[in-house]
Amino acid sequence: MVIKLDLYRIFCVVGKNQSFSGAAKELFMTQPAISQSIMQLEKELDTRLFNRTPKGVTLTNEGSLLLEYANSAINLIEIGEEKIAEFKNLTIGELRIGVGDTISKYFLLPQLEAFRNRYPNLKLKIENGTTDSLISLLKSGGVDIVVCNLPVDDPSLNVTPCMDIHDTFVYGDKYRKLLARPIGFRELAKLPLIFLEPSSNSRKYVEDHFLSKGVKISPEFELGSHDLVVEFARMNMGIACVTREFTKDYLESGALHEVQLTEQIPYRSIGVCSLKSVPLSPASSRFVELIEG
Amino acid sequence: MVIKLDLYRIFCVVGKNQSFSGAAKELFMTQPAISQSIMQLEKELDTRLFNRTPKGVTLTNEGSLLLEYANSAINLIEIGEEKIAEFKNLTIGELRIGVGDTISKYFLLPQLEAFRNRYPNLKLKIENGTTDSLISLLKSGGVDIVVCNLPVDDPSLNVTPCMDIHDTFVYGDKYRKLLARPIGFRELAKLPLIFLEPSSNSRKYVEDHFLSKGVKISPEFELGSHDLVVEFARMNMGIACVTREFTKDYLESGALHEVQLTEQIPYRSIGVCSLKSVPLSPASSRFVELIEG
DNA sequence: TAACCATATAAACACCCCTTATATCCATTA
DNA sequence: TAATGGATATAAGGGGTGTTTATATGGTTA
Repeated sequence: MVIKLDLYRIFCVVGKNQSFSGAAKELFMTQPAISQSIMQLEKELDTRLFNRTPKGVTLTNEGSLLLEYANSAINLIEIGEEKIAEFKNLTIGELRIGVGDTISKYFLLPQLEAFRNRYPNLKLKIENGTTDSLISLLKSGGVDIVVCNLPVDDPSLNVTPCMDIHDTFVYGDKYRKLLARPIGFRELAKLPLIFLEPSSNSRKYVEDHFLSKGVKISPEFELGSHDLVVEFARMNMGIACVTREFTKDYLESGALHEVQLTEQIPYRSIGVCSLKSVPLSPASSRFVELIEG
Repeated sequence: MVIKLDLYRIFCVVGKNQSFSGAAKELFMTQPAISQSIMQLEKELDTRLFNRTPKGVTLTNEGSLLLEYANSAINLIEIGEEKIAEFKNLTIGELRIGVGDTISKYFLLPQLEAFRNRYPNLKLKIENGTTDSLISLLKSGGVDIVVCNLPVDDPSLNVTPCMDIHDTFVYGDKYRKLLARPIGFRELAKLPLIFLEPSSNSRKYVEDHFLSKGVKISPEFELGSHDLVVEFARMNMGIACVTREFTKDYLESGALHEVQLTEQIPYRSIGVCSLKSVPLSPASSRFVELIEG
C-alpha cells in the first residue's frame, strides 16, 4: 500500500502550526479531518509523528525528521508549478523555427525582433535550410515550426499561409529603354537573366511555370542568395528574377525597375507549417498568432 | 484549488514509462485511470505535459521540466519514509536516560552496554542527578525515561519497578567479633555509622525508617557516593549503610560482612519512569523491555 | 484492409474522505 | 472544587471523486 501524498501536505501544515485545529483553519478543513489524516499517516508509517498535548501537538523526533523531507518535497512541487506558470507566461522556454534564407531575412527577421522584445526570456533557435530539409527537420522534432514557401503538400502537417509573395523580374537603369514596354515570357527568356541556383524553391517555381508555357530559360547568372541576385541586377548585369516583396526598397527608391509582363506569374505564399500530431507549444502558438495577425 | 499531490506520483510513473498503459501496469491501475489523471493534471496546470503518439506518449518541454521537480519531490518523500523505517529499526535516533549515580554504575551500565552492542547506531545520552531533579527533567522533556529509586508517587508518570534493592549495613574485619550476632536498630545506631549525604534518596529512606521506629541516627561519616561509603567500610572506618545488590562483590569475596539485623528494613525497588502523556519512542520502549525482561 | 496497440470517452459504482455531532481530557479560573 | 474553555478523539453519515468496465477512435503494421 502506497501512502497518499496528500497526507504529507496536511502533515507539513500541522507540523508548521503545531496544532491540528490550527492546521484545519489554514487548510479550510475541520479539525477531525486533520486528526484523522494524521492518524492515518501515523498508522501507515507505524510511527507516532506528534505528541498530543492539551495545548496542541508537538513533533516527535521521527516527526521532525520526516517534516524536513516532506517540506522540501512539497516546496519542490510548488517550484515546479511556478516553472510551468513561467512557461505559460513565455518567460522561460524556447522556440525553434525552421526557415528558408530569404524568408528569414525579409519576412521573419522583423517579426522575430518584435517577438523577442515582447518575450525577451524566450530562447530562440533558428534553423536554415531548404523547404524540404526543414520539413523533415520538423518531422524529426528538430524544430517546432517551419516558415517556408508554399505549397507544401503533406497530410501530416498543418499549413497556414500568412503572406503572399510575387515572383517578378527587375532591372537596373541600363535596361530602361529596352524594357519600357510590356513583354512576354518568350522575349524575356532571350535577355540576360539572373536567377537563384536551380535547387532553390523559388527558382524551380518560376522555371517550372515558364516551362509549362513552353519557355525554357538559361540564365546568365545563377547565384546563391536573393541578395546577390538583387545586387547583380542593380549593377546592370542583367534581368533578375526576384520576389517583389523582398525588393520593395530598391523598387521604391528607383534603384531597380520592374519588368512589365504581358502574362502573369501566379503568386505564391509563405506559410507556417507544424505537425498535426503535436499540439503547438505556448511559445510556438504565440509566435504563429503574431505572424498571422 | 490545490493540485492533488497523488497526480504527481502518477505523472512521474508515466514520465518514466513514456506510456499511459505502461504506467497503468506499474501502478496496478487501468489505462483510463491514468489517462484521466494526466488529463486532470494538465487541466489544472493548464499545460500540456505529454504529446500523445500512436506508440505511447512523449514529454513536452514543460512536462520534462516538471518531471524533474516531481521526481525529486517523490524521491524525497521516499527517503523520508526510509528514515522513519530506520527509526523503527533503531538504526538511527537517540535515547536519553536520566539515572541516579549509584544506579547508573551498578544497575544501568551493564544494561546499557548490552543495548549499545545491539543498537550501535543509536545515540545515547545519560543525565545524572537526584531522583527529584531527574523527574523534573523528564517532565520538561529533557530525557525520555528515568531510572531511579522508587517509590515515585506522581500521577502523571508511568512507573514500572524492575529490580528490588535492599538497604543493609556492612562492616570490615575489625568489627567482626563485635557483630557476630544479630542486633537491633537501636544498638546499631550507637556504632560509628557511614552514610550517604542527607540529601540522598537512599539515606533519607533508611533514616526515615529508623525514625519511624523511634531511632535517630547520627553518622560518623556522610559521603558523596555509594562507592566511597563502601570503601570507608572496607577500611574499617565504621558500619556502612549500603545497597546489598551494589555491594555483592565485596560481600562474596569476604572483604565486607553484612550486619545481621533483628528487624528488617523493607526493600525498595528501582523503577523506570516515563510520562503518561508522551508515548514511549521506539528506542525508549525497546530499552524498557530490555531492563524489565 | 484487417488486426493490433495506443489513447480517449462515457457511465456507473464503490470507496474514501470530509463534515457534523459528540465525547474526553487537561488546564485554567472563579 | 466546580466550571469553563480549548485542545484532540471518536462515531456515523453523506457527498464527491477516482476507478473500473465498456466502448470509441486513431494510427501503424502486416
